[in-house]
Amino acid sequence: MAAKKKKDTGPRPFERVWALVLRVPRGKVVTYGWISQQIEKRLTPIGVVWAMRAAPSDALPWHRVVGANGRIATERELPGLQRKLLEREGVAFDRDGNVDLARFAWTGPRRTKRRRSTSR
DNA sequence: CCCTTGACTTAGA
DNA sequence: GTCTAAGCCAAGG
Repeated sequence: MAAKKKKDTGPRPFERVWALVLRVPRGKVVTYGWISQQIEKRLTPIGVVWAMRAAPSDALPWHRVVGANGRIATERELPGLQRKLLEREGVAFDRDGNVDLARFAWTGPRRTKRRRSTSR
């Protein structure tokens, strides 16, 4: 068979972003800039934004995606909602209402950033 | 095909 | 520390 069909539905940038977000473990968060860096196409942060907007929020943990500095991006559209969802997963916030990326930023599926447990 | 939008990011004043 | 401007990519009208 020969797949003479070349117009196959290649992996669209959007799906790539969604797949990445889906891989984010519960209790962790990622930033738009981080995602854009993971995309081989080097999709710009703004491109990631588009992906999220077009993404099925009901089937995608969009709430695990935050802006730089751990700030809630959807605060303009869904004020308070994202924070609530994250807190429900055990994510802590700063006094400014930002996520503590130092502890909840997901570095990747493989890189297990071992956070020392000397303190805790 | 051209123009506008968009939940961002970074840098400069 | 806060504000403004530019960059960048993709999809929709």
